[in-house]
Amino acid sequence: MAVPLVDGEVPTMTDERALRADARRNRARVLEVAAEVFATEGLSVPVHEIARRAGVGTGTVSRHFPTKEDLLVAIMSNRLVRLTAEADEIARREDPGTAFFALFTALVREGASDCGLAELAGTERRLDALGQRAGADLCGRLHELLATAQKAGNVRADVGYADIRALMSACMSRKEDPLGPILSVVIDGLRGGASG
Amino acid sequence: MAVPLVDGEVPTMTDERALRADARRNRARVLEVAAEVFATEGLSVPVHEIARRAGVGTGTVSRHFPTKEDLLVAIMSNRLVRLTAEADEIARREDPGTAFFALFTALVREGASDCGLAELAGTERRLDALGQRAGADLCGRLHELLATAQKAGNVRADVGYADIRALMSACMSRKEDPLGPILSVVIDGLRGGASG
DNA sequence: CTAGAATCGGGATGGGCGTCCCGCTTGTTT
DNA sequence: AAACAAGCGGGACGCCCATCCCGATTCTAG
Repeated sequence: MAVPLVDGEVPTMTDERALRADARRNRARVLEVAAEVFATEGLSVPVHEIARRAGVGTGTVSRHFPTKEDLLVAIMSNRLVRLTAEADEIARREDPGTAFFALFTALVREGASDCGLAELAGTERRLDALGQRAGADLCGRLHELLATAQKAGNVRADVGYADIRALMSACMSRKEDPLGPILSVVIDGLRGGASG
Repeated sequence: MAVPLVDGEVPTMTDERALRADARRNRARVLEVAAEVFATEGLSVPVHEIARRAGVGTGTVSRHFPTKEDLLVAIMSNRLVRLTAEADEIARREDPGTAFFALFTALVREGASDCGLAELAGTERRLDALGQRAGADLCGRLHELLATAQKAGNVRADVGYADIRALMSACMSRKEDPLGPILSVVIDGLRGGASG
């Protein structure tokens, strides 16, 4: 078939086109199932199991996503891009003192509802190395907003980025029941005795 | 040999006696090396590797400690018993409002200097199921002191034990550099707007 | 010093997982 | 409808790890 490549058909996107109909369906189904499974049971679920639940063979999964890491990237990169955009909007809309807390809260809520994302957020290097761009960008936004909020005196000056990561991860791990208390504890603590 | 069992020789202790001299030496060396390795590199280090570093065969390790879990128990149970005693002393010495924070801080410092202990503290069920007694006892003390401190109004009433566990684990994960800031953030946050 | 039992070493075993491969099936094009 | 390439399934392979086992070695009692 060889794909004519006429006109504006640029193959930069991860080949959504030029796939047979059933292949595209399977790919989508795998993505859907994997997202669900990673979200509810974490990243340690075997690829085998994802294939089984998607009703396809393991070969089908590993052809579309040669590596488990590739599958993970495919699932997470969209979300990370979206979160980065959200971070930018927050930075624009909120005032410097509260933008950091708004992003922090948004990220925690996102992670609390997704086991896999929480694991990613907790492992440091993995998130950074993941979508090359997406993960690093989001981390960069958080880092910047932290610095800004600290300059504005709304976050204790002595906490570091690594402290933030650790606290964020802790909040994300409280999936069940009320997320409120721990979030509130951490945010209050981060404010310190600063002006309210 | 059959061990005469004369007099007051009660075999309740994990057979320290009745072991050949070299066996006792090896056992001690394995314990020592494993404690060091688990502390610096975490619990995922292969038993194989521990044997290698201790200069013994894997068989020697698995004879003294049939299971990796057994090895872990042997290392941790002493420490957990000690920490439980420390918890009791803290409860006796400090006033109800501050005892909880004293124990919390002590546990965090212990975990921050020991990768393996931090992992145990973070996994919930493992610590509880570990020394049956030791782990549960320590957790119980923390739980009680939390309740007491909350009744005294020194800890926000809306935080739960699971929140405490998550925050403790987060503090423990900040091994490097300054433990101070994050501990202070969390403790301040837990106090909430309560009376100082 | 010697016999015999306790202990040792590390290879063998079994299970789990990610990835690759190949004979078969299915979609697509003409 | 037929032919052919794209895609599929799931078994095969390789790796890592914990645990078990047994012939070789070392301690110790006498």
